[in-house]
Amino acid sequence: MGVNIKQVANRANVSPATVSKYLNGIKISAKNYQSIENAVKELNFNINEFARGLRTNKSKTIGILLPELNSPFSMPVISVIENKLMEFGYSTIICDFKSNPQLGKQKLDFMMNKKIDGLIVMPYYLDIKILSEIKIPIVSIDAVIENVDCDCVIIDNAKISYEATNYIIEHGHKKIAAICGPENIYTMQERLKGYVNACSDNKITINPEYIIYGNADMRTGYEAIQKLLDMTEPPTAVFAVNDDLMEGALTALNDRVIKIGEDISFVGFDNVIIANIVNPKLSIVVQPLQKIGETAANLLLSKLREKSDTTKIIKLKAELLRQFSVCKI
Amino acid sequence: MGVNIKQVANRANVSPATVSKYLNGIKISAKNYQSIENAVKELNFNINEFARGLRTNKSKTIGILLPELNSPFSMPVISVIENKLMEFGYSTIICDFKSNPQLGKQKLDFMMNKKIDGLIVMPYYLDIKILSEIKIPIVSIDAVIENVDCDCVIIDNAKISYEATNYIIEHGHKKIAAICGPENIYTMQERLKGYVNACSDNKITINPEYIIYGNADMRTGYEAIQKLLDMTEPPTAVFAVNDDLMEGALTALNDRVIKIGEDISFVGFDNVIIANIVNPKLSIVVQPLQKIGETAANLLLSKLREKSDTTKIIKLKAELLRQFSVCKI
DNA sequence: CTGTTAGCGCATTCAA
DNA sequence: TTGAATGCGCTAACAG
Repeated sequence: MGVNIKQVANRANVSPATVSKYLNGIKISAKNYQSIENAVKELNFNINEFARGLRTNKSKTIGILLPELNSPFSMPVISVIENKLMEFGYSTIICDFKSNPQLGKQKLDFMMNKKIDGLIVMPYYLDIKILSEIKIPIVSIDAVIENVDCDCVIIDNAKISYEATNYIIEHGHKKIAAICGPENIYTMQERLKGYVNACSDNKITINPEYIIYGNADMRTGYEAIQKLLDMTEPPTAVFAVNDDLMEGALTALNDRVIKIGEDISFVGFDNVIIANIVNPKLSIVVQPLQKIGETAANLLLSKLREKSDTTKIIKLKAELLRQFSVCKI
Repeated sequence: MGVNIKQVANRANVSPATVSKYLNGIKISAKNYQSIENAVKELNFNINEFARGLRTNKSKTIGILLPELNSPFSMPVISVIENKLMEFGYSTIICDFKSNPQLGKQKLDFMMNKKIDGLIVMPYYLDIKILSEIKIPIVSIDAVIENVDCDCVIIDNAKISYEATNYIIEHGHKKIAAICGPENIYTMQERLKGYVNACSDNKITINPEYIIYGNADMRTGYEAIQKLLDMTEPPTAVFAVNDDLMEGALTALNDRVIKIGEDISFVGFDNVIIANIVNPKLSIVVQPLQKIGETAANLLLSKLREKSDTTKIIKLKAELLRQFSVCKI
């Protein structure tokens, strides 16, 4: 096979042990350092990760576990994480589990068997127990995990939803629907909380039928619009709290030829591209996706290097992009 | 550490070698098979991939190398590949190189150092030479690679573009623009070819200014529309030949308050969600993304298992979704 | 079909 | 600071 440590050692006139020290940043004499460095270059030596892993039981790979890879939220976040981690020599195994808890466990087992050194997880639809049994650093994205010792990167969901709802209310709306997705998911709960608080702070009584639960997918968004528009007293404004829900809702509105910004007001989430393609341009909540990925990667890297005992929860700010989909009433 | 092969062997009253055979699907007696199976379960044995890799120099991981992870084309394809490969015990390292050839080489080196057993690649913006030097099975997605021995999964770009262009022509258009992206990219060339052939078959002389080149990104799509609309004789129909170009073009049309299907006709590519959100719903070319991923995974798997010498190029059919963005003129 | 044996390349003792 | 020796867990070659 390739060049090994022994050949480097021979060439540099030192022992393999010294080369190993060189490779691991352990102090050696300047003279040896130089000759090893030369030998490594001349022989084009690359460390054998298998052998190293066998010895150290570390893989220099990170697992990324997601309910769904194919989502406008996941993509940019993962992309940033992957690039950041690679800078530090880590590779990533990315797994999605199709929002299926069983598959989730399976994929996690798979990763653990590959001896991942750390895990970045979006913990939805997942049996949290399996996370608490893991003995490697975990960083959670988009949600705080109760009873599991891990760092988290979240956005200020309640606050930004409050702001978005308030923005709708300022335009005179009182009948405001929220398309919420799953009832038991942290992010959704927080976003709902913001909506509810904004209403109550403005003395608006919420018609409970205006709050639509379901999966966090397009279909739920689509059906939500159907249901809402078929009510005897339909809402005048709709807040869709994630990208899939928004896309489903927009499709339904299009199918029923409802003019956004005239017939109905709309605030969505995440997908800036769509917000700018639709006429009129949509007001949406924009999450700092790059920053979420960056932060997650950094948290994990620092846990991997210095083993601090502190648990960090980092809350990033989202923004409300105010465009033209909310009209005065 | 964990349980090893020796402990399993002890428990099952056989030698480690026999356990190894069991693990590798080499024939052993039914009796031993049973007792090993039991021992494996009872001890909860998991194979140590490092040790195996050190011996075999195989990693059971596949590299996926892409110009850009964050794209509506890549994600569904990758998602399918990842799931399929995992079924067969392979994990995947996914790398994007931000359409930067140098970074591409770096990432490929990284993967090779991780001893990937096979590579799936979207070979754009990549120095093809580095692929020809690789000694593992390669499957190319979306493009045929000259001078490199690898299987390919492509769609019938020229044909579907011909069909799309023809569809526009049938509506009476003669001034048809094509927003094409990079001139030196296989897929784009094929799509352009389809457009050109459809025009010439219908005796339409193409104004060369109607063919817009650039990067395969939103910006190019955006600026293309600006340029086209500012011409003294602007086109009456536009064909945007990939998702990013389409998104950019749609944004520009929206910014300039051009009504699709009335002021201008439009055919796009790939993004069904957007096609159905926009009013009127767009006619677009739809690629079989799931199938592309599945095919790529299967091709690689079969190369990995039986080492056939045949090189396969599999051409899948795309579809033209006919909706309402092309009007009679 | 089964078992014995050797060694893949590295990190880590411990003695010098 | 350095080096000789050891073994991580597995597979492959070969002898039985």
